[in-house]
Amino acid sequence: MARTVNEEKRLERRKRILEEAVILFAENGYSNTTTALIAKNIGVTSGTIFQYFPNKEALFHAAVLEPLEDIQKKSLALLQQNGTPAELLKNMVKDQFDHIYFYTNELRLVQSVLGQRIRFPELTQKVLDSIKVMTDKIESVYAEGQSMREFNPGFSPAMISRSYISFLNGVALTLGEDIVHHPEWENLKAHAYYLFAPVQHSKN
Amino acid sequence: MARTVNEEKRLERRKRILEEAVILFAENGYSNTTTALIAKNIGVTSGTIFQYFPNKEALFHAAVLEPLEDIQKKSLALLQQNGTPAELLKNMVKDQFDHIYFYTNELRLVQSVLGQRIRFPELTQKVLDSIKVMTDKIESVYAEGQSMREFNPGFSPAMISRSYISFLNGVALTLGEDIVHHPEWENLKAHAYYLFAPVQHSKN
Amino acid sequence: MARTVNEEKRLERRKRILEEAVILFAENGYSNTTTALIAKNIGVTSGTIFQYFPNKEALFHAAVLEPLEDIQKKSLALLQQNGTPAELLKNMVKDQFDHIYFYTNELRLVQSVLGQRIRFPELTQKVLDSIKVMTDKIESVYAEGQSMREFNPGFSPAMISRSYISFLNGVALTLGEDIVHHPEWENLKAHAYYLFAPVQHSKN
Amino acid sequence: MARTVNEEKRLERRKRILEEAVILFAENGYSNTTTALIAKNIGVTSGTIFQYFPNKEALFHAAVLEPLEDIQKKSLALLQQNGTPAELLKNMVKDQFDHIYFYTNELRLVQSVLGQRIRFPELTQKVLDSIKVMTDKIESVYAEGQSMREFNPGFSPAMISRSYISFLNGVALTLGEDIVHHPEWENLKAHAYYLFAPVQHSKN
DNA sequence: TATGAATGAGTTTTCATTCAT
DNA sequence: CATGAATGAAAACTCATTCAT
Repeated sequence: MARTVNEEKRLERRKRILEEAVILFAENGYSNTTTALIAKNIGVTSGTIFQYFPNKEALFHAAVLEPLEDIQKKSLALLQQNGTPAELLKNMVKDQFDHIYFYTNELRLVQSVLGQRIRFPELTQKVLDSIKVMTDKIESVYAEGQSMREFNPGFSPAMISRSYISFLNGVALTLGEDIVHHPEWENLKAHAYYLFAPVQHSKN
Repeated sequence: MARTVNEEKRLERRKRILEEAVILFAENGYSNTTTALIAKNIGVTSGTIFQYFPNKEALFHAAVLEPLEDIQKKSLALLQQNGTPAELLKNMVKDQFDHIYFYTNELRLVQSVLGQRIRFPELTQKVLDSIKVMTDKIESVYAEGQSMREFNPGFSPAMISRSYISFLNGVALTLGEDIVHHPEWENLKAHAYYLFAPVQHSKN
Repeated sequence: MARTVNEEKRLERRKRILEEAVILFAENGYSNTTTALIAKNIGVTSGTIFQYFPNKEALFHAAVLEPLEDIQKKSLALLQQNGTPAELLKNMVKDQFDHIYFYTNELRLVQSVLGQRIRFPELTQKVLDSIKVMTDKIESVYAEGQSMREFNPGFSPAMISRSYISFLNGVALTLGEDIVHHPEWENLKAHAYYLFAPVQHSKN
Repeated sequence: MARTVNEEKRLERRKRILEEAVILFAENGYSNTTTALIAKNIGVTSGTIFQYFPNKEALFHAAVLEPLEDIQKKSLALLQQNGTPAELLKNMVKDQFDHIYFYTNELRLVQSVLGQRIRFPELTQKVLDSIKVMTDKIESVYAEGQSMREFNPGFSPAMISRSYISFLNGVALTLGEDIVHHPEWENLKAHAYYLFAPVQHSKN
C-alpha cells in the first residue's frame, strides 16, 4: 500500500512532465525545447526529468504518442456506439472539431513529426500506424453507410477517410487562436462533414 | 559585362544553396539541419554559406518564402487566365495536386513554420500573409462562380477557400512517397475540387 | 545551512575564474584570451565558465570592475582615516605605489578598457565613473590641505587629482617586472607625491 | 621613370592603408579590427591589403612603429635645437601636449601594445626600445640642465625622464575628447613641465 | 529520489589568407 | 596589380546527460 502511494506520486509527476513537454515541444519544436526548461516550468530541477524518461527523445516519443492514443481511443469509442453510420460519423466530426482547439498542441506535435520523417523514422511509423487504425475504422463505418444509402456510393471509402483526416490536420495546422471564435467556424465544421458526401434526403 | 558573369555565378550558387536547404530543412527540421551539412552536400565548405546568407535563420527564411512565392505566383497566374470561374478553379486544383509531390518539401517547410509560430513569429506572419493573398484570390473567383451559378450559392466563399487550403496542406502533410502513385490518388484530387461544391448541371 | 555550503563553493569557484580571467585578459587582451584557456588554467572544462558568467563579455566586465572597486574602496578608506590631508595623501600614494606591482594586471585591464572605448562603451563609462569617485575624493582632501597651507595654493585641485591619477596609470602602463626592484623605484614613488606640490616647511 | 610613378602610387596606397589601420586598431583593438574593414574604409577590396603587407600582424607592427618613429623623430629634433636645456624641454613638453590630441590614436596604439606584452613580445620590445631612445635623450638634456642649475639637482635624471613619459602616457590614456578644451587643460600642461622640477628663479 | 554542478561534444559564425581571373 | 569568392581553422556558447551528495 505504501508502495502504491509512491507509485501514484511517480505517475502524477510523470504526467506533469508530459503535459509540459507537449506544450513546449508543440510551441517551440523539439530542438528548441530544452529539458531544463521543461523541468523549470514544472518546478523541478534538470536532473529529475531523467528519473522519469531515459532521455529527451523518449520523452518526445511519449509526448507525441500518448495523447494521440487518448484522442484515438475517444474517437474510436464514438464510432462504436449505437446509431447509423451517418449519425456516428457526424458525431465524430462534431466531437473532433469541437475539441480541435483543445488538442491543438497534440495535433501540432503529430504534424511536426510527420514533417520530420527522416529524423524520427520509428516515431513517424508509429504515428502513421496510429492514424491508420483511425482511417480503417472510418473506412468501414463509411462503407456501411454507403450500403445503407446514407452516403454517396460513388466515392471510395479509403479515399474519403484519408480526405477527412487530411482536412482535419490541415485545419489544425492553419488554425489560429482567432479562428475557432470566428463566425465562419461553424460553417467550416459543417464542411468537414460535407467531405463525406452525405446524401441529403430532404434538405432541398 | 564581366560583372554580369560574376553576378550570374553568385545567383546560381545562391540557388543551389537554397535548393539544398529546402530539402534538408524539410526532411530534418530547422535545428537538426546543420549549415555544415548543407554546405557539404553541395560541395562547398562551411564558410561559403555565410557569403550568401548572413546567418542560418536568414537562409531558413529564404528557403521558406522564396519557393512559396514562386508557387503562389504560378497559381495566381492560373486564376488570371481566360475561362469561367469553375474552369479556372478546376485548373488550379489540378495543377496544384499534380505538382504536390514536386513541391512536397516546400509545402512541408511552410507547415513546419506554422507548427512553430512562437519560435518564428515574423516568418509565420509572412507565410500567413502570403497564404492570405492566395485565399483572397480564390475567394473572389469563387464568389464570381457562385453568381454565375457554377457553385452552390449556399457556402461562404471565405470558408470555402480556407477549406481548400487546409485540405491541400493536410494532404501534403500526410502525403507519403507511395500515395501519388496510389490508385486512389486520382480520386483524392477529384475530391479536392468537390470541396468547392460545384453544381453538376448535366454531368450525369 | 546546506545551502550555505553550496553557495560558498560557488563563490569560491567564481572567484577562481575571475582571478584567472584578470591575469589572462591583462596579459593577452580580451579577444586573444579564450574562455577555454581560462577554464583549462583553473582545471575545469569549457562549459563551466558559462555556469558562472552568462557570456565572455560579462566575465570581462566583472574582471575589470570588481577588482577596481576593491582597490578604490581600499584607497578611499585610507583617505577617511585620521590625519592631516598631507598625511592622508602621502599615505595613499605610498600604499598605491607599494601595491602597484601587485595590482598591475588589474590596472592594465582598466587601461585596456580605456584604450578601447568604442568597443566597450558601457564598461568604459563605469570605469570612468569609478575613477571619478576617486578623483573627487582626492580633490576634496587636497583642497582642504591647501586651506591648511600644506599644499601650494596656486594649483587647481581638479587638475592635481587628475594629474596624479594619470601619473599612476602611466607608471603602471610602462611598468616592467624589473622596475619595482630598480634603485630608481623609491625616487619615482616620491615623485608621485611631489606632483601634489607639497609645501616643504622645514624639511631641510 | 615610369617605375617611379608606380612606386609613388604604391607608397601612397600603403600610406592610406596605414592611416586607416591606425585609426581602427586604436579605436577597436587589434582583434576587433578586421582587415576587410580597413580595406572597405579606404575603398579597396579585401585582398589588396595583402599586396602591401604580408599579413595582419605585420600591418599592425607598421601601424604601431612607423608613427611612433615619426613622433620620436620630431621630439628628438626639438631637443637638438639651440637653447638652454630648460628651454628645450619646455618646448618639447609644449609641443607634445599641444599635439597630444592629434596623436591620440598613435599613442593609444602604443599603449595597447604595452598592455599585451605577452601577446606581442617583439613588438613590445621595439616599442620599449623606441621609448628608451627618447628617455635617454631627455635624461641627458635634463642632466645638462641640472648642471646649469636650471633644474633641481636633487632628482635623478633617469627617474625624471621616466616620470615624464609615464605622465604623458597616463594623460593620453585618460584623455577624453572633452579634456583638451577643458579650462583645466592649460594647467595640466604646465604641470607636466613642473614634473621636471625646474628652479624658479624670479617667478615670485 | 531529487538535486544541480560539471561535462564536452556539437553548432554557428567569423575572418585572415589564398588564388584564379 | 586588384579583385572577391572560397577556404577552414578557431572560438563562443548550448545543452543533454551524468553523478556525487
